[in-house]
Amino acid sequence: MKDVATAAGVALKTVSRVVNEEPGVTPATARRVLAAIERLGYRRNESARLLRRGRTATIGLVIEDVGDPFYSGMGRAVEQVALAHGSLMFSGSSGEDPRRERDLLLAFCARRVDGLVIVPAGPDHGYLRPELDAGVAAVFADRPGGLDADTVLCANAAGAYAGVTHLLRHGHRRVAFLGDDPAIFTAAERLAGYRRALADAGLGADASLVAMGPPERAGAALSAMLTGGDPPTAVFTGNSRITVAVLRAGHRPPLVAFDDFELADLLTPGVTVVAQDPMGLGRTAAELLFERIAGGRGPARRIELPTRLVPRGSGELPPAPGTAGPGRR
Amino acid sequence: MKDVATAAGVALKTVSRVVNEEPGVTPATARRVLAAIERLGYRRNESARLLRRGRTATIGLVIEDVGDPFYSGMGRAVEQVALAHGSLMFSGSSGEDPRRERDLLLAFCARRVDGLVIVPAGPDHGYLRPELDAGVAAVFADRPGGLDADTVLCANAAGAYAGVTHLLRHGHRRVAFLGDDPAIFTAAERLAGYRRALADAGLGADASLVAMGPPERAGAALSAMLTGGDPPTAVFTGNSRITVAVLRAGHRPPLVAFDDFELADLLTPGVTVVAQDPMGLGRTAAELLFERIAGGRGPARRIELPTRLVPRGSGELPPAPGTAGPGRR
DNA sequence: CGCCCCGATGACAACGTTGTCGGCGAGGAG
DNA sequence: CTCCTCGCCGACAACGTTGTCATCGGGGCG
Repeated sequence: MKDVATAAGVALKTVSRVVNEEPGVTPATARRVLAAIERLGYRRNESARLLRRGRTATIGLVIEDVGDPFYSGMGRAVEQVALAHGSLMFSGSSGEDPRRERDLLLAFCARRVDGLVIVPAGPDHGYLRPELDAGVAAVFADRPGGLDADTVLCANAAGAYAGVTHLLRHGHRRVAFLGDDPAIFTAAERLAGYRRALADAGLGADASLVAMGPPERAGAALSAMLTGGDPPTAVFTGNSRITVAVLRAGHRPPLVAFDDFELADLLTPGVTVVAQDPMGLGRTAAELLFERIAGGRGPARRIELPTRLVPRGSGELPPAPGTAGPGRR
Repeated sequence: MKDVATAAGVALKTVSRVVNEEPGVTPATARRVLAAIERLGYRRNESARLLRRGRTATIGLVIEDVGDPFYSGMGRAVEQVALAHGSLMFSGSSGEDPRRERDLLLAFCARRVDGLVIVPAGPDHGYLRPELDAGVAAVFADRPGGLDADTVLCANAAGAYAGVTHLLRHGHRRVAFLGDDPAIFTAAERLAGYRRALADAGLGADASLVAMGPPERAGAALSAMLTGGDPPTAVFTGNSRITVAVLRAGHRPPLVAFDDFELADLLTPGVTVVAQDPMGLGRTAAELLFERIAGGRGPARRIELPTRLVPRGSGELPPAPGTAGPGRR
């Protein structure tokens, strides 16, 4: 900028005025400045500008895995909202590692982002307290975080309830639940929805029908259930990775899966799913964030986005004839 | 920082020294400063620091669609390399819109990123010339860009050649090619590989077996081919979106697909694919980038990553009996 | 003809850091 | 006792912008 000023024979401030299209510059002067800018290939240093102005027009996004379709869809929605607000977006993956999440978030804050959209990996975000006090906005998405901040969730329990009820309506009485580690918020919520659905249908809880743990063990867990005494006639899977693990293990039971996935409709039978809305999640989270950045006050909000049951065949199968008598014995 | 200095009763510079762990500070003084930092919740302003130092420790990534599994996998790899180099990553989607790509890239440059990883949407990147001259590094990934910069590609032609040859080895003589708009670099390259495979097998080119265009029309295009006279006995699809479109349209022909996709192994029959390596693409691109950022000179490099043929059933099917006689008539 | 006002421009400080250099006090050597 | 050295620390400028205020010149008006 200094060079441009020298080249155009004007003061620094005049160049600044031209660049910012501020009034009070003679067209002739402006032309001279613009010519110099063009000639020198000058581009304003946005970092310096933002340092001076205090707003960085930047937000940070931390998700579990940038490569996961669910989260990357969410990221895209956040990006769109950010762009609409003239902001750029840092993004990073926590990989479910709370320490890495912390490092990323603090790195973003050190860059003085205006706000954060966080899919929490760890339960504790106390380290963000000073940042929030310093004016950084934050929104948790998909799972609640360890702070009293705006939160956007999917209707995990209600969705699981609907999915399990769907199976019960098709005559099943013994429905297995294959879920992820119950330490994960969404896994626990979905399990709760499953249990409530059974209870509301007057069915008791049978611990032998529930297997919680890492997806790679889900196939074996289901195999064990099916070869045991009094096996399930239908299965509810708690997330896509588990669904896929079950399918890969060769199982094709009557099935409702939580979370939609590409090509679910092309399998035989098509997989009935409880679809979440990743784009909606991202959009809503980002909109809440920018409300806060714009100065919105008030208590933290908690929004649950509805799920949608998508019947595709696998969830409409009746109990296999010959299996399971009149229910539990 | 000023406040910390006042609180600790030392000069600004001393705080700076403590924060940066520079030598020459008495342990006692350092303790006092650290206490003040803790008490005030001070965090260094990285933007100001980087403004002063000249390096931003930030790179920018522009891909076609953050939500696409192929690109988001790539993004993850880029992110990992960036993190390993202590850099953060801006990311954005061009959505195949050259103008938006330009806006994003220039916005990143205005933030003075150290380098850019670009999946080019448009053919012309002349507008980046001043930025590159100013020292911003750039690497093109997946497609060549309109500048003489490092480029990392998949072996598009060779991969298509291998895939088509695979079909020919299984007895097919009439192989259809369903590809995307040939204005897209990868689509054109894959078409060339297809043609070369046919030529090397002594088969003439039959224009009626080639359909190039948007994925949503691929299903209809194949239907037309199959109901026409002298239909193909096998199909090669030029990318995943086209593959999926074909499958959704209900077709299950002998098939080899360019680009792997989740669950390809679970369909019946499993879909034989020419797998690319998105993580490798991202990793390689990012590594080249950081070499340049570290000061690497020399002419622009162009790297092609090999593809891998993954047989899963659909590509090993023989021509349907009754179809197609001894070849073209 | 003189005054005032206004529009164009410029000088300077400030944003929050870091690099450079100089000062100051203590301790060792002569 | 004096001088030099060295370790600790602080003052100041600079990075590239923008906000504030001053300056300067010309034109309208009394």
